[in-house]
Amino acid sequence: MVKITFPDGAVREYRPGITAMEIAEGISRGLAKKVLAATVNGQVWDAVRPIYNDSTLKLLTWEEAEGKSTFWHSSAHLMAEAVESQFPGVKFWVGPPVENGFYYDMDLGDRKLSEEDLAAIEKKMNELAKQNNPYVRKEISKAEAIRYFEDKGDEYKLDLLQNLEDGNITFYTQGAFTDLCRGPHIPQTGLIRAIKLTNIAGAYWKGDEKNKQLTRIYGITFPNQKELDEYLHMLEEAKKRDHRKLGKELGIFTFDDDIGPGLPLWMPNGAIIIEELEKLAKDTEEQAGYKRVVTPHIAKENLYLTSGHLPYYQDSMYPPMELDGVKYYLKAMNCPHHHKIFAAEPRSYKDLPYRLAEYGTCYRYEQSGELFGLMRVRCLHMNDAHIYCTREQFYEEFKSVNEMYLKYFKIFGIEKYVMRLSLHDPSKLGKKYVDEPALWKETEALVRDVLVRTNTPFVEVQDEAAFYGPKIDVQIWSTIGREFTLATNQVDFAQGRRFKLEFTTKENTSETPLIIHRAPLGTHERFIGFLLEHYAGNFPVWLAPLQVKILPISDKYMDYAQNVLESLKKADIRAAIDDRPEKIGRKIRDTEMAKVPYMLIVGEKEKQEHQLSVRKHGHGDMGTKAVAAFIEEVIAEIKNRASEQ
RNA sequence: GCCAGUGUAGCUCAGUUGGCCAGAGCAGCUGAUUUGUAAUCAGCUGGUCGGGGGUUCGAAUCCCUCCACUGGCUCCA
Repeated sequence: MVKITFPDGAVREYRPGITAMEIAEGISRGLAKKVLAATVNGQVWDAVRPIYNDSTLKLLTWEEAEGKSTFWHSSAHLMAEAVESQFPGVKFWVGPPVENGFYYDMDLGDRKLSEEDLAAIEKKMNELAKQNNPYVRKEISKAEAIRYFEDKGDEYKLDLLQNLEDGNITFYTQGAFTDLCRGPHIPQTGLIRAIKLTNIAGAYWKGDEKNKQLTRIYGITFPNQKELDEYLHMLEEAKKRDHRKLGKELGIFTFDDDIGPGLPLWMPNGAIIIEELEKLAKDTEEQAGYKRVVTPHIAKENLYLTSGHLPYYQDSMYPPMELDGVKYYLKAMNCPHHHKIFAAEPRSYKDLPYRLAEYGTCYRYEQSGELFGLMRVRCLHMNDAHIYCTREQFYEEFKSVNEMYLKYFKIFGIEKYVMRLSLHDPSKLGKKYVDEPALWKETEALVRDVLVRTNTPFVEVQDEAAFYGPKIDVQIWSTIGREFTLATNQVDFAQGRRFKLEFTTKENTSETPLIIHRAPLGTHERFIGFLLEHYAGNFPVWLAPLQVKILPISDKYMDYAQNVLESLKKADIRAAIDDRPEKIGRKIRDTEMAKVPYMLIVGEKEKQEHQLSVRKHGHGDMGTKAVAAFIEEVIAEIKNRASEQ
């Protein structure tokens, strides 16, 4: 007998060779219908694959993330079967599940896919699903596997096989389609009841743009139509809070063909938000001992040769303009300029940590296909600063930068983010990364140490560091699911030496400082793009371009409305009067849609009693208040930068 | 940059087997209405149908090309 341990700790005995599906059937018929796969000793396992050893078992259904990914992985195989039946001779690369669905990369030769092809494939998938074919697992020798794909003339699968160990190779077959695959898969195709192929894209083989571009089809599937409908509805809802849509509706920013791609024009409402963010940054940085500087938008080529940016970064910079035989570049980063300020005067250890801050304007020639609303642009304003410090000071400095992030995130109510410890890839030393193995090791340990000692949750990722050192990136997601680095905190052990930056130590020797590059509020462009989606356009009062709108019941109360407006303006509250000859219902509706935080309705009653009828955006009628009391409350809300709407 | 798609008024969208002066709603403007918690009524204005070239008696509609945008790939704050 084999002992099976369940997640709740219960242990039961079964005959050897029992399957997860049989165990589920023993528990309940309903459960068995829902089982997609299992984990056996922590390893994902087909529901119909026999178990011969004592094991811990967890049944996976649609409710579990691993259940979903198994379902989508099997869906990718189903799609491949449909594609192969439509386009014989197609060669497949890989077809994994992703966060929302799955894709399969394939080489279709010279054939191009159209939307109609997609519809036809989807139709075929539905037919094949109805056949309810089982996914059959087969262990196979490497030699046999190679022979199979040689016969098929499939160089892609042969490439995959190269890296696999003999004795560890499995094929899965459903219907007429057999694929090299480690599995697991759902029991049969009939479980896939709702199918939507979402788009066709090109994808470079092995993710390298030097390689051939394969055709990638994305899709998503569900165990029933209702869930698919819900998913599509959710996508529609997400589009409504897309910053590109909200930004236009709220008059935050715009683009113009004559200005250029990726070059946003900030409209008056957007400029107010920028002002508020800069006020926050300036207050915070002043208190934290930063000094503000201002630097030019261009610099000579030589600066970037010294910094070392040019070889790593040139493709992302606007091409230079040449004046009197000297090349000038638009700056893509502020650090070299700041280093020159550090170098302008002799520095003592007493000056350190020396912190220079600037909302620097940078220009980056991002590839045309990369531009994305405000989130990825070619002109950006960075909440930049550079901290020059000793090794002994590094821990405290880096830690206080991290604390600054968390303080900001609290103000904005940002909760869904991931701190990513971005490390170098040793195999790319001297190419993508400065060739200083020992310094990499040392600084990576320093950064990890800060995260560990401050109990900050984080993930470690290889090959994401800056060329000059490791960093912590704060990753967020746009409403349509794209991932971005919102903020970054970086160590730089390379540029100090390149610029020959030095300070005099207590012992009267010279030493090169460590440098921290940091941008807790990222760039105005990405940060405001993110905030638009984060708040769905409903900015807290302190950020709202228009904070209060006064709505007179009729023209008769314009005098009183003017009076109230004067009081609000004296209190530095951004306010305006809706002076259109419209009915009050109309004024309320329009102001609600403009997402103005407060509405003040004034008519006969309010005028007589020197009161206001207060309406809060999204909350409705809040009752009446004295003018002075309302002003006092709003000022407090603004001053606290209250995030709660 | 590469793959696929989209481009009609400020916004949302009609209009294609090529054929009456290219339409609607909202927004805007003008006038009337003076209004109590999410749309008052009427009239008017507004489009080189993304740009350029071609096919045709005739092009928003078909072809070529460029541009911009969208979804991916690669790259990044």
